Amino acid sequence: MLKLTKKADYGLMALKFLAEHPEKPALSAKDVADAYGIPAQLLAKILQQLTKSGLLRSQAGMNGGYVLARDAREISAFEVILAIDGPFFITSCTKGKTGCELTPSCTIKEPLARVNETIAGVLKSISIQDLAEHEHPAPGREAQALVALTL
Amino acid sequence: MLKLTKKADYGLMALKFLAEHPEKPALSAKDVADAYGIPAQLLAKILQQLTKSGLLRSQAGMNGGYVLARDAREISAFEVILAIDGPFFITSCTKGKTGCELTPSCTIKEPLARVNETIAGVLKSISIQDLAEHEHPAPGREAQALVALTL
DNA sequence: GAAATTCCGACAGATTCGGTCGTATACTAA
DNA sequence: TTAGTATACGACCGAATCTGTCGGAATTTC
Repeated sequence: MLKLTKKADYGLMALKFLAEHPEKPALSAKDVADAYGIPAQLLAKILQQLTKSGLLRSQAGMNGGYVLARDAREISAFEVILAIDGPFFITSCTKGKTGCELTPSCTIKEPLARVNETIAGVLKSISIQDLAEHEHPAPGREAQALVALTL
Repeated sequence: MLKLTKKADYGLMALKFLAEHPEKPALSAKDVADAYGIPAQLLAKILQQLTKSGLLRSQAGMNGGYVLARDAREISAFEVILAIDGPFFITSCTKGKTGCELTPSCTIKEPLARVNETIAGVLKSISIQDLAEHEHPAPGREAQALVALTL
């Protein structure tokens, strides 16, 4: 399947939304949820995870909410996905360095691990800022990433 | 999560195994399943899917089994995964060209669609042959793919 | 103190995944 | 022509995961 969970999607959307509203001191989970039609309580939990992972700073109480912990340029999509969905591996059998548990089975693992790194590299090269900018038709200034995959 | 299903893993392993035994006229699902300790009936269904998708040719009856429909060099990991897991998209909201159903919500979709294409490109650049070769420590002759991602 | 808000765990419904079973069909060889 | 081997296919089930909800506790502001 190779797809993001909705949670990760929501998380990326939320961070993007925060990046687009730097003037606000903080936005509550409800603010963001309403803006996108996301279930508020679910988004709340997601934002809490992002906070625990250090991508957001939170403030309880009235007029509280969340702010990006760093500049939007310094937060990668990779970090967001990692914080929400946990470490991901393309193969179902990447148990540390010990290799696959199935006999010598998963000889496939090695080449695919490279693929995994490549994908991670791509995601690391995308910042929240990139997502936010793309809203406006975006002028010529575009990012370009070149990723090498060696088999 | 962004990971392959076990089925896709099994499928890749099986194709790799077939590629490694070109001398055999055909290998049965059981042969492959036994070689890797994969549930035979499950693998059988996977191989059937791959056959329907045109990646394998099957032969019923004694000494029957499966053979690669094309040269191992001409079958990409992408095709295998596609045949088994169906079309995959990194975002949960890629409904054809009409975009996301959630309001203007998924503005995130566009940049991630590029990521999706990049990943697809990487997977397309890997052939079953590449997987099979890597078994042997592999001499200097290695493939290298360069993938560009433009935001 | 009241309201807004983050924080946190538990839980339920839906979906997907991994795997099994049973049966029908096709081919080969004796 | 018959027995054995193999693919083909659909139904089903248990387990895991995902999505979302509920309830309550802690924190801050007014």
